[in-house]
Formats: sequence, C-alpha cells, structure tokens
Amino acid sequence: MEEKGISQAVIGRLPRYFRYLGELKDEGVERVSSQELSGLMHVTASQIRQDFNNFGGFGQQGYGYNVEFLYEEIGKILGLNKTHHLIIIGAGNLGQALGNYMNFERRGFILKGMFDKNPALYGKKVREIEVQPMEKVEEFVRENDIDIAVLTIPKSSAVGVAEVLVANGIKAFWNFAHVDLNVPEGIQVENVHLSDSLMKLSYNLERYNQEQEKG
Amino acid sequence: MEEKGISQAVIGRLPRYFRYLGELKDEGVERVSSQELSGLMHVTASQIRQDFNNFGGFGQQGYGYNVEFLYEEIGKILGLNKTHHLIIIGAGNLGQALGNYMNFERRGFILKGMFDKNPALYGKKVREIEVQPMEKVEEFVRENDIDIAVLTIPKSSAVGVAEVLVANGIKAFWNFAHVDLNVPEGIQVENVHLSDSLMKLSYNLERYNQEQEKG
DNA sequence: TAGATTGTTAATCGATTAACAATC
DNA sequence: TAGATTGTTAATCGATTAACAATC
Repeated sequence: MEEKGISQAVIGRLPRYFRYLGELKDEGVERVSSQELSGLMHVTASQIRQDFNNFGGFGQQGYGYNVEFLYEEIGKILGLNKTHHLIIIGAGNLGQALGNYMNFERRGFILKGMFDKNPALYGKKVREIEVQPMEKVEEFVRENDIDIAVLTIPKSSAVGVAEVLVANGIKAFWNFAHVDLNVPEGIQVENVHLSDSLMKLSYNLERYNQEQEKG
Repeated sequence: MEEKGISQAVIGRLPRYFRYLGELKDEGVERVSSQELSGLMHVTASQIRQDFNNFGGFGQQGYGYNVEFLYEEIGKILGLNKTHHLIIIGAGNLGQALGNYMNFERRGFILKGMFDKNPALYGKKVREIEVQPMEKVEEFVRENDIDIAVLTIPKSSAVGVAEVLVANGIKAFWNFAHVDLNVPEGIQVENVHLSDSLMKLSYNLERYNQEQEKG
C-alpha cells in the first residue's frame, strides 16, 4: 500500500476506473480481468495493471481482480471513505446548481455553507443551506472545519477571496473562476475552466471539418 | 499555417495562452517574448515556442511575439472566429446555469434552444430561449443548423439521447453526463465529469495531509 | 498439474526541455 | 553591426505498451 510520487496522469484515470467498477459491482459482477476491463474502457490491459500496481497488488494471478474489493480500495485511495466539508462561494446559477447536486453528498462531500456578496440572495435556501453574506465567511471557515471551498465567483474577485480563505485555513479549492489562483505551496487547486473546455471542443470540431473538406 | 496531428496536450494549452494574451492585450501590451510569457504562466519558454511552432511561426527573431496578432491567430486556431450554434439538453440547474452564462456568447457560441422532458419546465425562459419538450429536438436540430449539443441530463438517458442527436446531424457534444458516450468516429466529445474532478481534488488533499503527518 | 492472469521488467513511444544556429 | 530572441534540432525525461516470469 506504499504510495509516493504517483503521477497526475494516473490519478486522473482513477475516478474513471472507480465508475466502471461501481457499475460492474451494481450488476453483480464478482471478478474482472485487466483484459475484460480493457475491452470495456478502451484502454490497454497493460496500462490498467500498471496503474493499479502503483498502489500495490490488488489482483491475483490466474484470477484477476475482485470487483468489490478493488472498488473499495480505489475509493479509499481517492479519499472517498472520509467526509469532506465544503462551502460554495458565489450563489449564482452555477453555485446553486452545484449546491443542489446531491450526488456529491453521497460520496462524502458535505455542503456546509454558501456565501455571496449580493444581498438579494441572503437567506435564499439551497437544500437546507441558507446563503450568507460574504462578510461571514472567515469566521465560518475557522469555526466549522471546512476543507474545500468551491469558487463560483467572477475572476475579478476570485484571487482575493482565495487569499482570504487560505489565511483562515482552507486547504483546497475547486475553482470554477476563469483565472489561475496562485496559492501557497501545499494548498490544492483543481480548476474547472469551462470555457477552456468549450474551446477545445471547438478546435476539434473545426479541425475535423477541415480534414473532411480536403478529403 | 500547416496543421496536422497536433497532440491534445498542445490543444489543451491553447485556451490558457489565449486567456493570458487577451489579458496582455487588454493591458495594452504590444509585444511579449516567450521568456516573459514563461514567467507569467509558469511554463517553460521552450514549451511555449514549441507549442506555437506547431502552427507555424508567429514570432520574429530578436523581437518576440506581437500580442494582438498572436491572440487573433490562436483565436482562429480554436475556431473562435466562427459562430457555433448550440442547444442544451436538460434544463435543470446546471443546464440553466450554462444557458445563462453570457461569456460563451461573446466567443461565438450561440444558444439556439433548450430542451427537457419535464413538462413543468416547458416555456420557461433562459434569457431569450424557451425550454421545449424533448420530442421537438430532432426536428429542431435538422432545421436549425446546430453544431454542438450540451448534455446536462442524467447518465441514464445521455447515451440514448446522444445517439438520436447524432442521427439528426449533431457533430459535437459537450458532455456533462457522468457516462462515456461512445459515438461514431468523427463525432467530437468533450467531457466535463465534475465528480471526477472533485475526486481528483480529494485525492490530492488526502495525499498531502498524509505526507504532512509523516513529516 | 495446466491454464490463466497478474506483477514487473524491458522496449517503445511521445512529450518536454535544452541548446544553438538562423535571423530580425 | 551587436544584441535579442525565435525556430528548430538534439537530448532528456516520463508515460505507455509489450513481453514474460512468477504464481494462483
């Protein structure tokens, strides 16, 4: 179970393994070989075995992998056996959409608070959580053991807000603002730059069309 | 200006270049060297030059790159000089949030329609666009020159809906459903798997905490 | 025991970085 | 012309794939 210096390429694939294993588990499948999984997921069996072996041996020669065991282990690696408390900064459309998404709760990501600087939103409820004024966020973070801040605010305020949150103990950001945060060493940032993603799609669409025209 | 077989690693970096160059442009900066950009973006100058040279020479020895020119060129590469028509399938919280996000419009991504199978949402307006029943989507796609379908529906229906849309001429999907679409060759898919992203953050948070404990 | 399939080492491939000649 | 900085080739690094011995 030794883990050190696992590359982000591997980490990035774990949630997808987790998803497929969850589906197999739900279908009642008991064991799976790297070859079967390879066919299902369209990645090489070799890569699957290499990826799993970064975390120690989960399989058994001649048998393959036990689906439920592997599912649980990957869940643990991803930290899904622990509870994470999160707050959403910015209660606009996107913030509310994320707040309403119950599936995160199922995985142990518990929404504890929502904040906005727009008074029109104060008191508005997203599930059980009331939107609070931004002025209250510092105290709230200090007193409620918050791990993750979800930033669904405009880029103009994101960098400043992140700074304040770090000063009050936030350890991780799920950043939807279209800006690079530049936080101190050891603070984790996961960016979701939606417009970047849309531009990538646009490029690939464009490129394919052009190739078609050439023949 | 020859382009062929550009790796997705390079494509994935273009939107970020585009963003930084846009900011420099707005600040009135006229020229930038790969070295300066390197300092700003925290990537190597060598990588910057290699990336740009995939698309031909945008710079000038001894001078660097003209900010506005480079900005425009990368925009063109990303297809942002063209207009794209898109529809949103699934008018729930996330669908509405994306529909309301005006910035996409600024880049030429025009929302043309929204669809949902929930009658309670029919007629609801997101900006100028009324939510329509799912039954209307096939005809709408055929008659309105739609390029991109945004899927903000549950995974259970996403695969089937995608199939129908492909049959009616959709060429690209921006997929927020937590499932792999598996479309025919030549149809573009850009996945935004939010829960995968959150799990990655969870992993990195976990890992860092563990390392701290060991000392 | 024979067959299957892992864990792991070695080979290959691709992406990043370094170096430098070309040239503005 | 001298200085700066690109475009591009070569070197390095890391990630993926192939191969196979270990072992259930």
